Amino acid sequence: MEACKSSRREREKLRQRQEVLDVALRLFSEKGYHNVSMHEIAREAEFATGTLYKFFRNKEDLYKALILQLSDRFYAAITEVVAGDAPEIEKLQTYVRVKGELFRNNVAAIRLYFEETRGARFKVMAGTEREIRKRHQSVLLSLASIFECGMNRKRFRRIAAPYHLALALDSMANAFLFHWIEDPQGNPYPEDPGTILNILFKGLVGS
Amino acid sequence: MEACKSSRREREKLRQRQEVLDVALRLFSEKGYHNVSMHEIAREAEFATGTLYKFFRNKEDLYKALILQLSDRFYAAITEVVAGDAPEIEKLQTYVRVKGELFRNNVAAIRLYFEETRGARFKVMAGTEREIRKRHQSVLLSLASIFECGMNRKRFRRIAAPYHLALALDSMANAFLFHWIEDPQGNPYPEDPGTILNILFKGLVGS
Amino acid sequence: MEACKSSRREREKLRQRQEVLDVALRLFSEKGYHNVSMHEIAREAEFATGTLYKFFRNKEDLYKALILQLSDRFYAAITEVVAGDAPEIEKLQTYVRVKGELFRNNVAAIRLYFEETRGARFKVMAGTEREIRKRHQSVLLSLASIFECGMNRKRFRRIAAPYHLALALDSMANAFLFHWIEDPQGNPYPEDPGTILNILFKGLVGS
Amino acid sequence: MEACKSSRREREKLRQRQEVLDVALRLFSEKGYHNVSMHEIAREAEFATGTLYKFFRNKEDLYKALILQLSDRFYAAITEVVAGDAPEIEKLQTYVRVKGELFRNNVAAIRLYFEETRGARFKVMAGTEREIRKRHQSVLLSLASIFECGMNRKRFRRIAAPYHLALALDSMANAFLFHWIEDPQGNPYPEDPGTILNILFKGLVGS
DNA sequence: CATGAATGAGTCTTCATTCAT
DNA sequence: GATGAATGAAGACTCATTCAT
Repeated sequence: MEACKSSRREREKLRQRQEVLDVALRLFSEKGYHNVSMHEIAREAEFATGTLYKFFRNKEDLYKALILQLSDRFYAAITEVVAGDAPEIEKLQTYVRVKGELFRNNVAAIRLYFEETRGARFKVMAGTEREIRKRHQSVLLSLASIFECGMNRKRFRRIAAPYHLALALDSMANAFLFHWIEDPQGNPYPEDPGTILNILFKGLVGS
Repeated sequence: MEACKSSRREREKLRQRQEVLDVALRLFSEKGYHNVSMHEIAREAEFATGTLYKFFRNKEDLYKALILQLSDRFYAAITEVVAGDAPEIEKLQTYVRVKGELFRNNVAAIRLYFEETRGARFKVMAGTEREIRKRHQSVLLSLASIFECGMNRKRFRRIAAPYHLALALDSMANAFLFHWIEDPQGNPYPEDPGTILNILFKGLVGS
Repeated sequence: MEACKSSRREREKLRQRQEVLDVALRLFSEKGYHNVSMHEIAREAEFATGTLYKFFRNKEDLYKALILQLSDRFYAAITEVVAGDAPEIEKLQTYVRVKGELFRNNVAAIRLYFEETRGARFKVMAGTEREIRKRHQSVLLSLASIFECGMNRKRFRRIAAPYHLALALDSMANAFLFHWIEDPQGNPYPEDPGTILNILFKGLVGS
Repeated sequence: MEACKSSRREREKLRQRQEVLDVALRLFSEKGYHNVSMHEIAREAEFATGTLYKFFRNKEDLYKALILQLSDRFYAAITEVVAGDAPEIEKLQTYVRVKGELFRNNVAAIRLYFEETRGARFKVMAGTEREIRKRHQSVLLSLASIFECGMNRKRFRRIAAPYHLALALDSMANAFLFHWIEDPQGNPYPEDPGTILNILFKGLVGS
């Protein structure tokens, strides 16, 4: 009974914590970390100011938690794709497609994520940044191993080191998808970013 | 005489203004816009607080001026390369090399520049952002025209639209150079980013 | 219960707001708007600086609220007198008496009020000044109508236009009362300002 | 020669000092003491900032000098009138007329003067205020002596103490003239303030 | 002697955080 | 446990005054 009740409490608390994170994501991505006050987050999430401090030690902590959660989601989705046992070429195509869906469905999150991922604005974020970089690195290594495999099986040309190809694919995917997010209409290319990326990659490693 | 004196004053003022910008670049890139106070900039630049306001109307103005100056420098260097009349393949190689030098010699600036280039955190930056994007776009178009030329002269394979290739090259260059900046030692690839990029691009458009 | 609690809170807040206004009145009338800092008001009122901003949007707002409250008090008292249905001569006498009491009991307020009433120092005060002038005008018109009445009933000589008499009475009352405030002891006339004003006015309009 | 040169210097300096005072009068009366900077005064008067401090020890000193000069001018003009040997009734009429001219020709000065005359906003002004009050008092006493004279010669009714009549006349003159200054067009009375004051005063002391 | 660039103390205002209810 | 009023430290910016040129 006690455990059950405690667990319900626990779950309830987590649900509320998540509500705060959702509101925080919206506000931070709209206005930036320093232009959003704890008061505003509390108001929008319909909690008292003090309650926020039950969920997070301070503003910075809330922010870190948010960024890490986003990172978790993105890399979970990506990792799943990469971990399957489909043919290499198919894995890469799925990777690009899934990443595209992530971008499309989480514009605010993506924007915030990249802002914070690019630069070392916060000394504060040091720990968090390291964590995120580790995940990014792990994705890159997974991609690299896919290239490695494909090369060993003579399906890809060994044009460059697998890790370099991974980095190239990842950066081009980000660039095309970002370009598309920023200005979906006004792009000089009407095709889907995924299609273009496929063409580019077939040109690069295809036989 | 008068003109000379006035000119010397003017030059002196510009020199001091530049000192402030240099200090600001260092501090902003270390700590981020909101974690640097005007007082701190003044102290580090060895001016009085009020003096900063002779050079810049306010903190935001100082920041914009800094970002625009960086943008100017980068795009001046890049544009020069692109505008020459060397063979296409050589132009692209020089583009990558010059960009690499820029990254190597302006680590702090690059870091700050990319931070601010990525996200629309500041409503404030609206005007500035537009300006920067315009320059970026103009570089992309220049690169695209190089690809176009090379294709017309049958030196490049017409694997994708020139603009897409431009975007691909630019993003890969950024990614490799950034990776190298973040952790010059610990990278899993020992080669120079420029070399890798060359290989990748030859694979992509080379015959 | 809820309503009661909320109402108590509300009342408590108003009480505190009034404490701030009281302190502000004292300080502003002693030193003038620009020589009193929010910090000082907060300290004297025994609040934290930030708390002041729960009551007033900014310093200017606090000041306007203060001036308007004074104006309200004064003109409420005056208007009440003027609105009664006593004989005209008696109304005027009461007007002078009540005004005298106001001056005696609110020296600081009166001083501040007249300072700000006289000159258009603040662009800021534009809206407030208009409001105050409207009230003053309404008092003058009430006084004028009293004169008008008295003239129609042949109780007053029609020596000048009613409005002019109103202005004359008002200005003389202010002058005598101010003189008395500034230096209650050292005046060359020992009589009560009210008495003198009565004599003067009887001389002016009395038959 | 030396003396002459020194005297020319002296005169030149006084002329420049006066230019500063003229500019200061305009600016202070437009914006108020605290909303005008020494820099602004210097710029408008076409002097260097530092030069102002050759003429006045500090901003407050400049302000005091300005107010005292205005006071001098006003009371010189007024005193002259009062000192003549015209018949009493005529003196009073001239007093009102001259005062009216002063108001009409020095609107900015009058506005500033009354603002600063009314209240003890500045501890600073303490000394100056005393000085001004002394002059005002002397004018009132002169007026009082005119009434005294007129009464002794049976030309005025002894309706009240001469000093009280002086205060009454002065305050009414200020009120009417001020009213006229504030809104020359929109007044409910079209007559000249002087005319009205004459009527009122004849009613008051005339036989 | 005039200049005006430089100074830095002082002001208003915001907001993360706490704690009495 | 939740609340939100109160706190006060910190930051952007101004401006009277000085002093090297």
